[in-house]
Amino acid sequence: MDASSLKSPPQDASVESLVLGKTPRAGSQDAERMFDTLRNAVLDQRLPPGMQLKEQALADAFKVNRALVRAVLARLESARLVEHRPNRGVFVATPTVAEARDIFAARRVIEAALVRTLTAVAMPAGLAEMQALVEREQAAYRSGDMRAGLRLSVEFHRLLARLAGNSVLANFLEELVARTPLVVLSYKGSDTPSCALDEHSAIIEAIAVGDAERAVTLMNAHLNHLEAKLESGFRAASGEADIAAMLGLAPAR
Amino acid sequence: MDASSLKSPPQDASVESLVLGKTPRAGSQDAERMFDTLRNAVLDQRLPPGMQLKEQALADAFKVNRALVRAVLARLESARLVEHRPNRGVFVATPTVAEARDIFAARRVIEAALVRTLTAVAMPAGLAEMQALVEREQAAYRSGDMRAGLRLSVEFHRLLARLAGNSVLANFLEELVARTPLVVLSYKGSDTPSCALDEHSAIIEAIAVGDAERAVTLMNAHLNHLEAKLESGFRAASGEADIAAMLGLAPAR
DNA sequence: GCGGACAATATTGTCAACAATCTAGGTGGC
DNA sequence: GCCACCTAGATTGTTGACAATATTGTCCGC
Repeated sequence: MDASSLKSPPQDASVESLVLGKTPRAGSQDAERMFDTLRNAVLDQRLPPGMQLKEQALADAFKVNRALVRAVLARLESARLVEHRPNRGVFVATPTVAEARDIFAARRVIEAALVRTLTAVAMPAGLAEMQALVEREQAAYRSGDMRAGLRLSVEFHRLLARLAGNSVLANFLEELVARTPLVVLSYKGSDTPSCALDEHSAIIEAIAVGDAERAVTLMNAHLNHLEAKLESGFRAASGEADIAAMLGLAPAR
Repeated sequence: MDASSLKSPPQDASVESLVLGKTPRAGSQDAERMFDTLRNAVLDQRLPPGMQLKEQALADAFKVNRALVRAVLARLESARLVEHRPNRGVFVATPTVAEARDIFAARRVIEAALVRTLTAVAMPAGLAEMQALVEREQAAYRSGDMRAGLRLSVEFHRLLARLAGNSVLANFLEELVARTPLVVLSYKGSDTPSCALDEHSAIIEAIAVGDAERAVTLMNAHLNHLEAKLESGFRAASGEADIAAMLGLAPAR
């Protein structure tokens, strides 16, 4: 160890964990890993809304005990990514139409504020980072990798939140961005990608030029675009359960 | 800490629980009761920032087992009302100066949006409800009951969020409002009440008249007012530990 | 055949004992 | 006298067994 710092903090002991397989009392890291994995699975739309997440199955999959699983599921529940029904279990959240509309309204409010802030404090380094991200996103879509494209598209909004420098709003947007794929999957009308790519670069450009109002307008239009794609799905779900459509039959109305 | 503030309505099944000792599988309600009690304790500033919340003590106070306590503490942690340090325990959150500023900035963004929405959809019944609340608040302050006044003052902002009809933004504001007392207690400069009462009624009036921009301006001024009171505390904490000020000596700078 | 009661299974919820870790107080060496 | 070390108590973290509940499949009466 480092002899220069005698009272060095305990650090991590991660080397041990790699050698011995498992360091005692490593639940904290396991929980983090598990939470991120489940969260990303929701973001990637690999977990369909309504699917049940059984404790024992997760415990086996992640090689942890049920207590830790329950703790992680509790976190996911307060992030509203899953719903917990007493004595029934936890299920991937299925946002209602009202919730879906509220999520988009909240995103418009928060992202507009973030864009405004970012225009004011814009640092060249941050803008370059966003530009690079958008280019990777466009490349992914062009090469047909829809999953990577969607992931980078989501990353665009998360990066926007981080660069604006307000950790509270960033956390809120993080939650909203994570819930959006659930909404899309619940009420998807068409199969077009979630975010139109050129809109992202247009927003960056407006920020770079310092035109805050234009950037806000573009962002709102961007989110409206996405929500508009779901409107048909909203209407379909407003009627009784659309079992016919789910079975591939002709729409009831 | 006192668990005697359970005056929240015990609701159903309480008779059984009093007679038979405990109805089986009532943990869900217990958890809710416990969460609300702790949350209100933070709102009322009865739990000072930095105080440790020991699991066994809470389990004894609420007559539940430690597993349930841990679940509730996990929820409080994701609401950022407490901090969890591994192998150390959970402590009432002590917001940093940066977090405090971000909380106020976020409140300005969200409450401005809520005020705008509320002005558009304003229903007479809701306005009357707000008016009645403000009057109770003013009465409480006039009668010298600062605690009730603060509680009603907080309730004003929560009611505003509910009436605007966006549950997502309402939940966000709920979290921010709950964290604000922690900020105030951590950096309080003066002992004046958190909210100037006449400002509340002025905001309601602007909403009732339908003047959205004026209502937004008043709300922003209201929040700036509150934040300004803490600025001296922010500056004091920004330097190295303000031991001089804490001992009542002249400020070092 | 059909509907409702019943039993078998799976799943969640609860609990207490045990292990790991931190904190505080004392003890000995220098 | 002071600092490192070490032990003892308190606190958090983990585990497995058990209880309560929901779900599914089965059987019986009609």
